[in-house]
Amino acid sequence: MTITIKDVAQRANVAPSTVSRVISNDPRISEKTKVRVRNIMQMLGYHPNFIARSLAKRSTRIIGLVLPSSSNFSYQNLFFPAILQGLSEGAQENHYSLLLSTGKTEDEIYEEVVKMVQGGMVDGVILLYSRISDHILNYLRDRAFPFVSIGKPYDFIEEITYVDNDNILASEQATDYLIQLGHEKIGFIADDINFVKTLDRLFGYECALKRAGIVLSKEYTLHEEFSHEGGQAAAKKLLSIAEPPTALVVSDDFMALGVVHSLREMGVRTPEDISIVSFNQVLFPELSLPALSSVDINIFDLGYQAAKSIIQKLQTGDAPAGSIIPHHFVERHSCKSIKQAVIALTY
Amino acid sequence: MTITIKDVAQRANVAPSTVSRVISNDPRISEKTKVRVRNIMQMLGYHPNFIARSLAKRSTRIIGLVLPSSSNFSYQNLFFPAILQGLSEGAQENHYSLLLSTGKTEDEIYEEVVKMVQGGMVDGVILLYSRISDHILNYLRDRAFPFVSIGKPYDFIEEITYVDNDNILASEQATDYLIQLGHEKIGFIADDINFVKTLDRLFGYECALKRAGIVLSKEYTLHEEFSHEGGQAAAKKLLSIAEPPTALVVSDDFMALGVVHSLREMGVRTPEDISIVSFNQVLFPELSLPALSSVDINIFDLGYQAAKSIIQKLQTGDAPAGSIIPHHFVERHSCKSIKQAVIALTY
DNA sequence: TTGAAAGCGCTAACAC
DNA sequence: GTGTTAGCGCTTTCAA
Repeated sequence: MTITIKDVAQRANVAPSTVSRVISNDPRISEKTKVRVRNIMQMLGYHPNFIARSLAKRSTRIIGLVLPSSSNFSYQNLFFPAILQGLSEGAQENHYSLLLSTGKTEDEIYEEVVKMVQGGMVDGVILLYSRISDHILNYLRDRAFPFVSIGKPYDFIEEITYVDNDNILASEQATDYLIQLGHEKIGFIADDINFVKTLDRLFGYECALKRAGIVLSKEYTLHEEFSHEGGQAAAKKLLSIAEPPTALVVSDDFMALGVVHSLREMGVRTPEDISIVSFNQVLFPELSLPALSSVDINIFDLGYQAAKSIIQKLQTGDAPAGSIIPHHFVERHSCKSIKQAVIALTY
Repeated sequence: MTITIKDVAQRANVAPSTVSRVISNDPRISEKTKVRVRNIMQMLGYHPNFIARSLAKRSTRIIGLVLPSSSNFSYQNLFFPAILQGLSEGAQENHYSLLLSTGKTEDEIYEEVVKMVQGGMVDGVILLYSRISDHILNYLRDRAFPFVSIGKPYDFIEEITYVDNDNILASEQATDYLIQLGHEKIGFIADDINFVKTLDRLFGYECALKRAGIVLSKEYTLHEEFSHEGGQAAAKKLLSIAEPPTALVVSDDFMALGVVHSLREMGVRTPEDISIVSFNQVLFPELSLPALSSVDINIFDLGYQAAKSIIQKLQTGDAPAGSIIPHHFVERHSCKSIKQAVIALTY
């Protein structure tokens, strides 16, 4: 029924192995037979069977993508399509395919990964997140299975290949920016503290404050869901504080918008009453009113580099070290100086 | 090295075929041996090899996802993550996996699909779009390869399984809504006319106008990219018309926002000067100012049902007919009546 | 209820 | 340069 390598071999009067060699363009085969065999493949409409090849080579050229459980990783966020585009492009350039994890809960996803890996479905795995003591990461590490983490790992940072921004620095810069504008009561809003990204940004925020001699206040640090709703919740909590902050560092644009909208309803204006800087830069500026000053973390590049790194690992066997994707601060209109004089900024 | 079915068989003093039957829970195997074999599998840490099984069964339990070339299918749109979530959930429930197409151009994607299909990598395919005389759809149809189209097909509608909204009706209702508000100069903005979805919405729009005795104007129909930028471009063109419309039907929320923002810059306010209804309802209402009145097309359900349909097809062999996912109009604040009296609406 | 053996379609020693 | 042959790990007749 389906045309196999044998059919081609027969018609070309060669051995199946010769056809196989033609497929992989083995230099030991003469040009003459290559041409002849290729013509016959064309004639017969032959297409190599991936599964058979994968079984024989013990390699599928498929990369498994592991998304965090959907409760954490909001599909309502543009981060996801952006990183996927980067991953796609990196994979496509090297003729790799992407297999998605589909599980909702952490347990479901873990089971899937085990199946993918032990079942030989994927040659490598990309984790689209990084969190403290992650079950799946540990599993992959224990088996020495090739994987790359998008986000700096919490443990074993020396031996795990990862792709990330310098979130500490980025957060420090964002906070410094607010400090330079004269703010001292600065809040920090992010999602789950178990994500390394969140920890790093919190640390950068704290460093900047300490350096400026500002005393940290526990009340000013909030953790909510990574979404518009999370931002709204945070805003409400903020206003219940005795001395609310005059500025905020928010870990995502969508969250920041939630904050802005919620505060607005309660009569607090941005940037007149409160200044906000955020992360990700996934929104076109017109989408938010005011346009958010935000750290562009180059999400596409994060995905692209992750694909490149895992492929390099698979092909050369060596483990590329951590890649740091540059970020840059984009100044728009969500912050206001509360100093008397206008100051020159270095960002 | 890796534990195979043979290792298990040996330890359990049974034939490999018996182990295979235990894996697939064949009723002919006695409970006693099943338990024994399962214990040994556990002990040895055995996991079935997917590739080998796929080769023997000529089925992978993988569904290929075909995205339209990225130029058309903006990754900058929340449509994508939403539909993927639906697809994931539908696939997961039946233990199917999803393989993504990664190509950028139509040719790249076509090549990928051929590889997936002829290479035996996927059991079925889901097209995440539907357009006129699509190369890939024709290929799949010619080979009688199982696939489902998200979006009503243009040709062979009787024989192709698809999942879609009733876009004609939805668009008709949206347009009627504007007509009832007293508008007569109503424009229509959508993306590529080669998408069936666009054609349907255009048709619904035209029907509503005709029924109301309003003469169609070519100038009022614009086709731009499916994104915020596309909306901005459309807005500019609209204002160059001698008699600009007082209301618009826009095929996507993000495009609609582009229109709103661009018009605002030019001094045209929504809804005071122009009324807008859009499609998709992917934005939380606060995100746009004003909140857009929009048709919620239940993107998640579209994906979920598509997964269910292709799986049904694969498992039972029969071809489920087209599934229509219900839509509903969500009234917010982007439209204004231009009649003297306020009228009662039926939506 | 179980086993033996022949494949699924391809690759990769090892020969010649 | 090319052919022979033995797998890759599993399923599935056919026999017993």
